[in-house]
Formats: sequence, C-alpha cells, structure tokens
Amino acid sequence: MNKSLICPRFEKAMSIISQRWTGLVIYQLLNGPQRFSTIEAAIGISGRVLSERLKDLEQEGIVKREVFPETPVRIEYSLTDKGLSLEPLMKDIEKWSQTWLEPVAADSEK
Amino acid sequence: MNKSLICPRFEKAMSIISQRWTGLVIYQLLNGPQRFSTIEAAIGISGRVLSERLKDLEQEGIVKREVFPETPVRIEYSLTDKGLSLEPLMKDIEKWSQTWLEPVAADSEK
DNA sequence: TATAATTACTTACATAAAGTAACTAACTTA
DNA sequence: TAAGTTAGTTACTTTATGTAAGTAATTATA
Repeated sequence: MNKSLICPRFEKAMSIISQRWTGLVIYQLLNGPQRFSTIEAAIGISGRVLSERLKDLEQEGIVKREVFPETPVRIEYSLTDKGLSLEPLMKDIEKWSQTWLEPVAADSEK
Repeated sequence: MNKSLICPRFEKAMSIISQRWTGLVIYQLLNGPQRFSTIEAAIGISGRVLSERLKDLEQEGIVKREVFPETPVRIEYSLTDKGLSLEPLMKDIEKWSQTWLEPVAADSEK
C-alpha cells in the first residue's frame, strides 16, 4: 500500500522531476527551442524514451511542441512558462553539483 | 552511445536526485533522524528498494547510518552535511509544486 | 525512374529496475 | 516454547528502459 504521509503536490513534483531523463530534458531545453534529434544527441537518451518523455512533459504543460512544415519537417520543442519556471531549480542543482560533487574523471585520465 | 554534451557533474547530481525515491527519502530525512520502518511507511516505498537506496545514499555521503544496540535494535538514518545541503533544493521543489501544480483531489472527492 | 537521404518517430525484442510477499537473524517477552 | 519486534534479504513478477531495425513523408541524386 502506497499511503504516503508526504504532501501530494510535492510528491507529484518529485514524480515529474525524478523520472529518469526528465530533468536533463528540461535542462537541455533551457538553451532554447530545439528539435528531437538535437535533444537526443545532447543528453544521450534513446529515441524511444525521449518520445515518451516529450509526450508526458507536453501533457504536464511543461513542454510545447511546434511543427514547421518545411522539408524535411522541422519540429521544435520548447519550454512553456511552467517549464521555464523550473530554471531556478535546475540552476540550484547545478550549483549544488559544483559544490558537493568531485569533478568527474575524463576517460583519458588514469 | 551515451555521449552527453551536458556537464558531467550536473549529470551526476541529476542521476542521484532523479533516481526514483531518493528525493523523497532525502525530503523525509529533513524531518530529522529516523528509522527504516518510519521512512518506509512515510513515503510508501518498498523495503527492498529502500534498503537499496539507503545503501546508495550512504555511499554518496548523503546519508549516515547509526546502530543503537537496544532491543530490538534501533537503526537511525540521518542526513550528513552533504545531505542537509540539499534542503534549499527540496524547498524549491516544494514551492514550485505549490505554485504550479493543482491540489491533488483526495479519494473522497468526486 | 529508382535509389538514397533526412527527420521524427514507432515497433519488437532484450535487459534492468522496481513491486510483492514471504522469509531470516537476533533478541525479548508472554 | 511460542510469539513479537526491527531491519533487512530472497525469490519471483511486473514495469521501465535500452537497442536496433522499420516507417512515413518528402526531396535530392544517379
């Protein structure tokens, strides 16, 4: 039984943010509108899951999808106001990571 | 291939925070040290996964585990300084959820 | 005209993570 | 001796994610 004592709104927020990849997708979209393949390459997510996440985030009103009928078709994903409102949070995570996590060793290092 | 263009430290932070349940575990521990069964009941996580998460978080230096050899044994989990440093972030998520998410309907409501 | 290229997906299948419920260890109380 | 308590673990099922190939629509190229 999942009878949490924690505020349901907080729990909901957590369930969005803490779903694998959503944080990185949002973070990536802070750089401005971009297409599917750009996001895919930037964060290393699989197309299958990215497609799923973008639909979820659209449902949540965090991401907006726009179709430009060029050739080949261009589809741009961007953050809505609700999505943009997560920027301070993302920056906090960034700051935290710089304060509390060691620099990750690159492959070339011993 | 997972060749991300995103800062590896940010990515690491995200991988901690965005792992299912870790956010809620940390949030719950902001209420002070508590035992396994308390956390389990409070956030509705399964014992199997809670056990796993607490080990991970201990490894990351975010959570501390203390054994009190009473009867029956009491084991308390608490946040380290590194763990406590996540408090502002948690509060931000809380604030965001209150601003941007609708109150969740209770079971009894129509 | 047929073939290849491009983008944004979807599908089928394999592997990994999480949920469920029963079980264990160490000890105490009835 | 049996039952209760806490903090897990184990075996098994279900769900989520990864991988790689396929598709649709359109244009460019041989």
